[in-house]
Amino acid sequence: MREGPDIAHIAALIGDPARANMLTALMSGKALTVSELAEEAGVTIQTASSHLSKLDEGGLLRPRKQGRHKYFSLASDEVAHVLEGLMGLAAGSGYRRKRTGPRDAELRQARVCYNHLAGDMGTQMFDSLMAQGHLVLDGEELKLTDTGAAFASEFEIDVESLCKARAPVCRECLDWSERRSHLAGSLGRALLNRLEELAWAKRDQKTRVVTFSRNGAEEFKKLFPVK
Amino acid sequence: MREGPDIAHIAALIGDPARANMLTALMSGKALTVSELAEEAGVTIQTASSHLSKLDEGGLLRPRKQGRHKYFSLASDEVAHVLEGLMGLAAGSGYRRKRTGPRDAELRQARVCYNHLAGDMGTQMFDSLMAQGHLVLDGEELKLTDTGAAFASEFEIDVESLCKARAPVCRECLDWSERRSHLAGSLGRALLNRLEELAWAKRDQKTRVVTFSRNGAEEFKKLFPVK
DNA sequence: CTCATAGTTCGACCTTAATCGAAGCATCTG
DNA sequence: CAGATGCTTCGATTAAGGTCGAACTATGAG
Repeated sequence: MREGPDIAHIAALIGDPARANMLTALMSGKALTVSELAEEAGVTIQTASSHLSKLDEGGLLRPRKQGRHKYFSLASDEVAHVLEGLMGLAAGSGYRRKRTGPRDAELRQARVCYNHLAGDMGTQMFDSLMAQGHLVLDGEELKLTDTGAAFASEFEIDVESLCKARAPVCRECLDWSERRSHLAGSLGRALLNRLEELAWAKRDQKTRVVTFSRNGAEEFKKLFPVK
Repeated sequence: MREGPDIAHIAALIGDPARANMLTALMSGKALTVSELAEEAGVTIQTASSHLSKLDEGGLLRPRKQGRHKYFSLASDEVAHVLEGLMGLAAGSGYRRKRTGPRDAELRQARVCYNHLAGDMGTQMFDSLMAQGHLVLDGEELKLTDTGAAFASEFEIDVESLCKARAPVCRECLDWSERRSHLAGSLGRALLNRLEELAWAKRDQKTRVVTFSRNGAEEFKKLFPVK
């Protein structure tokens, strides 16, 4: 009726199965080509191309041309956040794309949410940071405390440059499997990167599953203890 | 493309313009009837009915029957949260709502609904009881907790005999003006009676208006604080 | 009781858009 | 340059589902 940039349009974009599959695939944080996304969605390249231009037009994607390839990634953390929220609703109402398999348990344990850690390990890390007073919730905003900044520096994260950048350092993201918050924002991303650098964890780009090495899991537990 | 919840189904539900308008209307927090939502979406009642049953099936709504009316509200905060996120993505969606309910300010403030307290004060009392954990929603049923029973006893209400009687102790009743729940059932009735006994409030039988004394309003505020 | 109102169900119509074959660009390789 | 690869555009087909009229059920009012 009364028009404007409506939520119906955006939701309809996400609401097509092929497009939803593409978006879900992009939740891994990796940029994917048209052909890869077509494969992921189970449609031909022509169809995928059409879908992707619509998603792009809707502002959900960020396209990058490189030679004869065209790479797509999610446009922003906000997009990932909304998708994660939708997953929560879908999980709650019991609609799944497929029966729960072994993958599902792995995904619940630890997975990539766009560019940061999610799943049980993700919420565990978040809770630990909160409990140790490294993060505080100031109204709606999540803030890094001084001790938190020191902690991150100790973990060899360049906190200063994160703070200088325009992107928010700390952001809450709702976990669809845990139904609780985990840490997003540039710090969340930096932490996951650091976990990989240290070879504590490894991410599978295709499935979004994050697997911890035995040593990595132990170190993680020490660094982010849960009461 | 194989794991995880089916976001496409949920997003498609939100993605229809008519349904999106209904959901947007429900973001006010008020419960609305089928006809009102039909009007809001600009479709006939038949169409609205069909849409609403789909939304309900998808777990996005919480329906409540009251007489020959059927009221719908959003199923949870999570649903509202996702809708808000979508609005953010849609960027700059301005919409307007129209008001419903009695015009009389006094009736809005506090009135009798059959035998219990309704209006702003009524929903306030209900919200407070819920927030303090005196009432819990168990599925469709509203239950009095142990602390709630103690609270009522403290307020000199004979909880035991209420429980022995056949009539339900706690019942949700949808508020006309607020379009949110307030407390009905024998406990709701007992609470209003007690308010009168203490001379905190007085009811005008003809107009159904309930007027609080200055002292009564203060005591009420203390007993049923709103965060 | 009858009448009115709120909502649901059914069936037919019809718009929308997803899909893919085929052809057309664009870019890289040899 | 030609040939291969990645992607886009066009057009026709087709399936999905939104829409409303009409008939039906349920509740309330007089």
